[in-house]
Amino acid sequence: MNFDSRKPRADLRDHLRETVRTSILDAAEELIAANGLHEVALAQIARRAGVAVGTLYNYFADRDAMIIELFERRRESLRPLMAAARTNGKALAFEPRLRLLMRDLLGALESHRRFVKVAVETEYHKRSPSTTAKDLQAAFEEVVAVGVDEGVIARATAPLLTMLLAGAIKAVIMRRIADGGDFVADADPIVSLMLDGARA
Amino acid sequence: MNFDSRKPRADLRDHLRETVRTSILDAAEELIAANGLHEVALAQIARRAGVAVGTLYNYFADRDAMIIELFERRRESLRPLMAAARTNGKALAFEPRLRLLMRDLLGALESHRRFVKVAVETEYHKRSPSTTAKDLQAAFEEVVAVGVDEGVIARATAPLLTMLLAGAIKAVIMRRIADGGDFVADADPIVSLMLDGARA
Amino acid sequence: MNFDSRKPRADLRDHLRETVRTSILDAAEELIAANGLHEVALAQIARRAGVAVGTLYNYFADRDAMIIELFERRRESLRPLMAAARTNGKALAFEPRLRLLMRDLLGALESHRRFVKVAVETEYHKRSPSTTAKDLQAAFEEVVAVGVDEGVIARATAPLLTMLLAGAIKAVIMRRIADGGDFVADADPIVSLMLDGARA
Amino acid sequence: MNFDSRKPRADLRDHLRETVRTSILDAAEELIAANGLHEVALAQIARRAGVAVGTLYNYFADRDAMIIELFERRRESLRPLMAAARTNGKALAFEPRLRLLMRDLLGALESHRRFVKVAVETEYHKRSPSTTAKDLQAAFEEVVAVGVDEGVIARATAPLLTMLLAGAIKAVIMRRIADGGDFVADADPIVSLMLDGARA
DNA sequence: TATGAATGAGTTTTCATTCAT
DNA sequence: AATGAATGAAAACTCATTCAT
Repeated sequence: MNFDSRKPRADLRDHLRETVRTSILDAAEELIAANGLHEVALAQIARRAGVAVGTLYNYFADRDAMIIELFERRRESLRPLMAAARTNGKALAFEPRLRLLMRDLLGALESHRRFVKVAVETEYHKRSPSTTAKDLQAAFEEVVAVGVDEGVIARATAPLLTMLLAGAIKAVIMRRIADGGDFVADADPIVSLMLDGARA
Repeated sequence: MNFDSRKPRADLRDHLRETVRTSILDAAEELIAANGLHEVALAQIARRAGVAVGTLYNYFADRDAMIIELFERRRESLRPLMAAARTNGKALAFEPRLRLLMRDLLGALESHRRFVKVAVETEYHKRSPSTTAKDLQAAFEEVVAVGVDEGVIARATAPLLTMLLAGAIKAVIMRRIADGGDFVADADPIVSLMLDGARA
Repeated sequence: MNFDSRKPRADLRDHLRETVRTSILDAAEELIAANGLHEVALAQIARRAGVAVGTLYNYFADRDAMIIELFERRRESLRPLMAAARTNGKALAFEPRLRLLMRDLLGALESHRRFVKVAVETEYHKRSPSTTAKDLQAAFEEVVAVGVDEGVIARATAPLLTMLLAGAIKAVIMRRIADGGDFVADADPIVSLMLDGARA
Repeated sequence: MNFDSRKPRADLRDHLRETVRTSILDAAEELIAANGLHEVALAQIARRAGVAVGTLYNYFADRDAMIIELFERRRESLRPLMAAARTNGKALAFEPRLRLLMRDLLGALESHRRFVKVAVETEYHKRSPSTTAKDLQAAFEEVVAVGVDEGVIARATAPLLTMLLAGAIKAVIMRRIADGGDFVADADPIVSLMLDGARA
């Protein structure tokens, strides 16, 4: 017989706490995506999350801490997807690997559309550069290095290519967030253009 | 005897007004570039501009109007440069024209570094998309269309190329603002890569 | 068979309740002594006492009631000591009685150092003057009256002497709480000075 | 002719600012004396001072800074009085000098009754010991040292006497603030008692 | 027109108290 | 009874905007 009723209760409580925490962060993300980081008051977030203002402070030290946690959570959630994207093509040759990477990265970002919007919008206000942006950069660097090793890409071209691939991702994101289109469709044509050029 | 000193004085006055107006907008731009649009209070701007807060309201209806005018002025100042960039190569064939355009655009943007930073950072907060971004887009569209006419660029590739060229510009800007490098050096290699691909 | 476990359990329960009550008040006293009456939140007290905030309300009607009970308990605990101090010397003549009283009072207060600190600090915030301060006053009044009866103290001097004796106690307390010294050592010299003056 | 209208205006403005600053601090002192440091909201202070809440922040960085300035101003205002008290009797022998000092100190404190109440009430919440209390201590130390030099006071008695004199001042203050009596009347009897003892 | 103090609405933050489990 | 999350009223604080001089 289990006389210790504290453990299960604690589990339940933690679960409920996590639920509320999540609702709050979701509410915040939604409102910030729609109105901008500075245009959203805590009262709005609380209302949308279905809690009282004071409750926010049971979960986060202050406004800043809440925003920071929102970003960290989303990054944590993106990170494995991006890591997978980098791992997926490990066995492939440069070109198919790059194609796969581009698709996977755009797919990963697509699954976090709302956050991606917020992240792009606020990227520059932050003291430190976005970790996600850095991860993108690193992913392309890695694969482009493979291209160099295979002799497909000239060593001198590598840095520029890396920058343009990352830039292309941002361009796609920005456009597709604006017009509502999906991200992945552009993956293959971009790689083709980057590798073979636009010349007919 | 000429007692009517109003005409010449009016000129002087207008000139002074314009000087003050300019200082205010410069102060605003500087502070916004350094701290972000929402982190700058009017009191700061006034102090930096060397005027009293109340004076700001003699020049602009409110905070918003001031920011909007800052953007419009910089765009107005950029516009002829961008227009020139579009005109410069009119007589050239597609490729040299594109190369020239890329160089000129990056050069134009380089001369407005501070504003460019602000514009990129705030691009998404604005209800309407940045006119400058649209202008970029249009400039590339025009030249790419020439490439299509010349048969150098496949019609189907044109929109993607346009997007990537504009994206490349932003990538360069972002990187060079971050690391302090100059914009124009990247112009030619980018065009080469876009036209002929990165394949060795 | 005795299934009626209520009677003994009730004792146990009462005992437990009292234990918790005591921990809470001790925690409150400690924190208030360290940080001041208004700087201590109920959450802190609960944590230090090892109970949940809600539990506080099972023991005290509200914050105020808790503080009041803390004061009352300490006073209750001090009262017999002070009463004893007043009784102890009953048989003695004025001077030895006053010396004994001073020693005993300082000894009693010394055994409640923490509370004494809190009491002195908050003496003025309270609507009603501290009972303990009144008790001190009364104790000295009584003995000084004996001095008057014995003709050792002029009737006209009595009130002033009473006030100064009580004031001396506070001065000692304040100083010794600040520097960590003990209270009682000062008892005799003070009485000597008060009776015979500081003149060499 | 004086064409520079800025200087006099600045003087006027400074004067007005000082007036408002003073009203705010007076309002704060009054309310704190009546209700206690923590029981007074900024809104109350603003209302009593006849300004808007926001105005408080044009004069003080935050609540704390306001309180601190209140204390500092009153101390600044007391300091010369206490300094004068210490200087006044410089030429006198020990006993008359001590009598004069006691009268002058009580007189000085009497002229700052409201602040004295607040200071005594909050003395212990403050990290650093009250400067005023230290000044009292120092004043008595100085004169008692004279007594020692003159051979009126035994060197060994000096520290105790100093402590008791300062304690006596506080006792008087506390009692007279409570009952509304004036401070100075007690000065002479206290010195007599301290020097010659209460023995009839 | 320039000034800068005053304003107060809007936000963030705190915390005693309540309440469902 | 114990728990600790939820509540919301009250307090502190910010800052664009107004306005008297």
